[in-house]
Amino acid sequence: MHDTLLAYINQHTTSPLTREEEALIIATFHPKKLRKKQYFLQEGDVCKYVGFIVKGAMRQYSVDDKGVEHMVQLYIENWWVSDRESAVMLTPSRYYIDAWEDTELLIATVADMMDLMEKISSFGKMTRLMDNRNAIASQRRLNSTISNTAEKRYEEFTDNHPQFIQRFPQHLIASFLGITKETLSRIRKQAMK
Amino acid sequence: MHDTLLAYINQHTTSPLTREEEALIIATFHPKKLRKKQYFLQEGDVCKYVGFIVKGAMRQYSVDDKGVEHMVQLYIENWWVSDRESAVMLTPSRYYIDAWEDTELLIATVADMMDLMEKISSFGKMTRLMDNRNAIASQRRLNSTISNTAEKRYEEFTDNHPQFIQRFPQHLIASFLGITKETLSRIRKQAMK
DNA sequence: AAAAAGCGTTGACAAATATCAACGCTTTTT
DNA sequence: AAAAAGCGTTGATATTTGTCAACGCTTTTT
Repeated sequence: MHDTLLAYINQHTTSPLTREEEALIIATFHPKKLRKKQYFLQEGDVCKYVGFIVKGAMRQYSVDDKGVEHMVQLYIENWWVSDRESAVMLTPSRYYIDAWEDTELLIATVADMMDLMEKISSFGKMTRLMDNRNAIASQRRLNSTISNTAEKRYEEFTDNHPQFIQRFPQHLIASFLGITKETLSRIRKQAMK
Repeated sequence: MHDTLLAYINQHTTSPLTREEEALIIATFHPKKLRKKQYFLQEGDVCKYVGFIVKGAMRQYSVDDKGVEHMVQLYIENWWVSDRESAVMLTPSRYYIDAWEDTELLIATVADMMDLMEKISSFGKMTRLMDNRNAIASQRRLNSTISNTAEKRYEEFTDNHPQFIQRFPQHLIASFLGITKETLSRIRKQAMK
């Protein structure tokens, strides 16, 4: 179970983990299973955990005053999941995070995670790499939403995240793109020709 | 000139900088003046510098195939400016960054900046804090763009960035929000009633 | 001092997208 | 086996936002 995580960390750093470091990581991350639809985090709660997805698919979304869900993020295997805003600021979250499929996670508390970053230099490097990727992805997505039409955004999405198309239904992807499921349906119909 | 930067760093960390650390920072950051409209970075160039704005205002934007500019970010005093994607990945930038007002910067190369993060723990802490804030702000902005109407987004913007309203003309703010200047003009007209 | 450029506004109209309701199909629950 | 829920699609229509052109005002450039 932890092998996936250790391999992931080694893949994303230059110097491999020592035995001791591996042991520390294994001791810190606990397996957790979530059934489909089960919450990892609910709006109003403070996010205390960070999860690494070993198997499954999850989503993060806000719910507006009309009860409509807006997908802020989608997650699959080898993604880190948590609400950074809540975890860092220790404030109640604006978001829900739940399992879209039955999911296997490795979770650690935010505090333990920070500990690891200090104690294990590879781990710190890896998280900085993830931070960078995350920042870059956010920037691109933002740029795309303010610059492009829905059609172009969907096109970019399928290019950048072909895996997601397989795993999530269209109405979630529409929400992720900031459009309705009907509009996405029509865009796809157009594109087929 | 460097005082502003040193004060800023001390404000954002717990343990104050030592004399030696201050000296190292001063030696690393070079003053740079940009006249209004002068580029800090152009599309296609690799971003080699990180800047700290001591005085002035800047903007980062992409230009689409029709020649329309889309404001990805606006910057004023005490903001860090750079294209992270280009700087980290060493790839040609998708963006332009230029001075909106005559601006005074303190700049360092990306490599020197990384050096400082390692050598000065307060500096590393400060950058991690900035990374966190940045990630949180991006998340919020993304959530706002996919969830809200233009009107609501403008409202949130004025709440979150009242300073920007004073410094940037409406058409830049409209672009930042992903709408046209005409639409923003009409939204404001409505809101006045 | 004159000319040009930048800015915000308005009107008329077009295009993009949302809303609402309904339907058929599949999967899940009972 | 039946009922319910989930999903994608379509049509009709409403709403939001964009486009284009014009105008007055201010600031900058010549």
